[in-house]
Amino acid sequence: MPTIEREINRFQDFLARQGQKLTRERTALVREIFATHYHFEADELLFKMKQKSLKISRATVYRTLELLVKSGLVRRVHLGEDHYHYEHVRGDSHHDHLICTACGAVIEFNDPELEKRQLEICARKKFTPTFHNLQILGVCDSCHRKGEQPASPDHVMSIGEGAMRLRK
Amino acid sequence: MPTIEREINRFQDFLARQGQKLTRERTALVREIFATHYHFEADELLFKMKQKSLKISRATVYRTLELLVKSGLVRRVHLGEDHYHYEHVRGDSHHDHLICTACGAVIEFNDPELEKRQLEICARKKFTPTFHNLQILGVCDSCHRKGEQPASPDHVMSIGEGAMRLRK
DNA sequence: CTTGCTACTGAGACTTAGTCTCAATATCAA
DNA sequence: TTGATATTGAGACTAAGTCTCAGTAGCAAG
Repeated sequence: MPTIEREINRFQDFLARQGQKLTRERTALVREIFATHYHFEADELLFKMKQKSLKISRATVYRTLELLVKSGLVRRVHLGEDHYHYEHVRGDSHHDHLICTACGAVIEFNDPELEKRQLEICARKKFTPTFHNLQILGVCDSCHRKGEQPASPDHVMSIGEGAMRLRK
Repeated sequence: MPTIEREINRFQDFLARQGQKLTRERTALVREIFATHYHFEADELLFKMKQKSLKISRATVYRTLELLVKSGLVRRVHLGEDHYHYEHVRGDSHHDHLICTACGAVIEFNDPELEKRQLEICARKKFTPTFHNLQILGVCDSCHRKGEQPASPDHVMSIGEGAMRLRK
């Protein structure tokens, strides 16, 4: 299914609407982002592009990610580490994250009941919500079986390694 | 009510338990943190100490904040900006945040129903939670009256200015 | 299918938030 | 009072991300 072409079209529409252009670099980035799944970091994306010998500068990667977030094609999330992660959005599958502080696993979940309760809270506080971000940190099932301890608060400070990193 | 002394004692107990010492600098920081309310940034704290001509280095501020988080006296939170904020913990008043993307206001709320639902979700996923972090971004009542628009996704990228900042 | 206005790109300097190092100093148990 | 050891400050360093500007590329109009 050539859905990626559709995402590229959507992006082009978004860009055209504000007099912006769809470039070779932007197309390549959208292709990469929608071809692979799961959460990624900006530097990771930069690295992958480099591996494919598509030389795209750091500035362009960051600029394009910003545009993609604005267009709604990509979501920017906090995953317990001290920098952002990104994930592509297909359809309207909103979800939040359970994050294992032992192995770094990220489990997605969607719970309409929870969302509803959040709206009720907002209504009570006369607050007009547009977006939310929920991370639950803890220990996943398999780590729990291995006897990993429920983390103490300091685990919140820094969670295991992400994927490969790159700089220069 | 001289509660601050009690917090200092708690901190000292925590430190003593691992052979660490309560120093002049640490005491001064705890005093400052518990004397003022609301969320603050590390640099803001550094600045305030400098204003009071208590010269405490950046390194010590960060190191002490880390200890305070580990001890449970301080909580480290994300407030929609790209760096951390801290808030002191008194008793066990857990809460989450509504953040106005127009004026930067932060409204705290606590909803046992919501917490309960989160536990249910964790149980369903066989996940052992230890901590969570929920931010709801949107527009507060007074900004809404002033006709501020519900933010588009790009507002999520950067929210208005925090308090004063300082560097060197 | 050429042109030209304008947006886009890359290289690298810069910024911000935070961490690390190490010699000098302070804490606190004995 | 002492001394072993934890702590501090200054500033170098790092990570993640932003900015600048000259050269390049999209794309709408002709």
